[in-house]
Amino acid sequence: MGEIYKPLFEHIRKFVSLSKEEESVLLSYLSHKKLKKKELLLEQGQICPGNYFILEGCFFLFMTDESGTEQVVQFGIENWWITDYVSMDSQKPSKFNIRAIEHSTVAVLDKSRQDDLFQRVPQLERYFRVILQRAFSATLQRIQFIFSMTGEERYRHFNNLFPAFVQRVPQYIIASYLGFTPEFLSKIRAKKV
Amino acid sequence: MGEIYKPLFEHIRKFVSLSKEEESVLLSYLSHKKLKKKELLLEQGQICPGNYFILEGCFFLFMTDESGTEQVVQFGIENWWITDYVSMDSQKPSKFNIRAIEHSTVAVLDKSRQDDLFQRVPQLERYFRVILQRAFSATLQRIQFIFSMTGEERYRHFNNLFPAFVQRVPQYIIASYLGFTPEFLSKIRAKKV
DNA sequence: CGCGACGTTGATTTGCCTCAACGATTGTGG
DNA sequence: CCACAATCGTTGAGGCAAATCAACGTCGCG
Repeated sequence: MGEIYKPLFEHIRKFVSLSKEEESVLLSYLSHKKLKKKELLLEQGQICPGNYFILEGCFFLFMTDESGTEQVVQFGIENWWITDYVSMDSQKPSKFNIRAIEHSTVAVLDKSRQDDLFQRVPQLERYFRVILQRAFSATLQRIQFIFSMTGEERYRHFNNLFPAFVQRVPQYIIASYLGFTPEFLSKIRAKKV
Repeated sequence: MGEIYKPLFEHIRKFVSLSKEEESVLLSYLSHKKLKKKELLLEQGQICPGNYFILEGCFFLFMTDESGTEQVVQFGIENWWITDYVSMDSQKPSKFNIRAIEHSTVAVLDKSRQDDLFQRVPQLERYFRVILQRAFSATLQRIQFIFSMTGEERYRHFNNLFPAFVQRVPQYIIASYLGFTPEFLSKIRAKKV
């Protein structure tokens, strides 16, 4: 029972420790969802219903602008949380989409029951605080890279940080995440050898 | 007593409610610091000692690269927290500087006593989780703007969001925050009328 | 097999940078 | 309180990184 959530419990254990009892409370708040390749976990216009923890597979969060181009804002792989917090907090329709890149599985923590859960297992409040603190500073670092490196430097750097991800994912997603065009990425790669 | 921290208590009240007792516990963990115009709140190489809440004035967080140019990564005005979480979490020397733009005052929450405080006033854990969640999503939005707008559009947008800030702050800081040169900002403004 | 999604390559264009010289404003010491 | 320096902003010429557009290769899948 609950075997499927094991990666999540292990992840939590890295930051806080829960008693057996607390773990089973948490378990009772979780559900999960399987997605096929290219399926949407969240669609623009929907209110983001909760927090997603990636148990298997990978995702990207993107926005579609007026001209129809997709701008990738974030991505996630196993053991990452991915959520549109703007929509979840405000309970307003999301401006983003979240799409599965591969066949994937997520654990779902429903927004509506989250506060309730945090009261019963206060350690989780801390867990999320720490996670968010890291996510926030990583995102600031990313901005710093965007402004201080050329496109090519960003690609090399990203490739060093997440070699596995670069293998798994179509190039146009990487290019958009790094803030340039697929054509440009192709030209960078051509130089490599 | 503690009058000076009033803006902080009011800010906290918007997110969680503390008892009189909890408020006075919090108070006993706070100190404050006054800075003159252009003085550094945090200097590159230092380990960031804690969380700063801006009671009065404004700041910017920046990095200096090899070539000596300053890249502004974040800014903050009254009622914002500003901290290098990377350094604070890891307890390693910071890569950033935080400088006062005007004469300013901050409340200081020491990292070393923070966990202790959170145990005595668990609501604060929640407060910071919520604050960080907002900061994180604001930063993601910022990335989305960086990639989907031209420099000029970003400036117009920023000017709408924070008109007061644009008035108060030297243009070269705005330019750097928005990711272009002061010269370019100057040319945008020349067109305006 | 053939179609659609993805990647490549080249020619042209453009947004913004760099560098340099010149105002304007602020602040500081004599 | 003025003079002069430092800081900040403006303007223009030339250059480059990356976008755009278009045409063509290639691979996986129905």
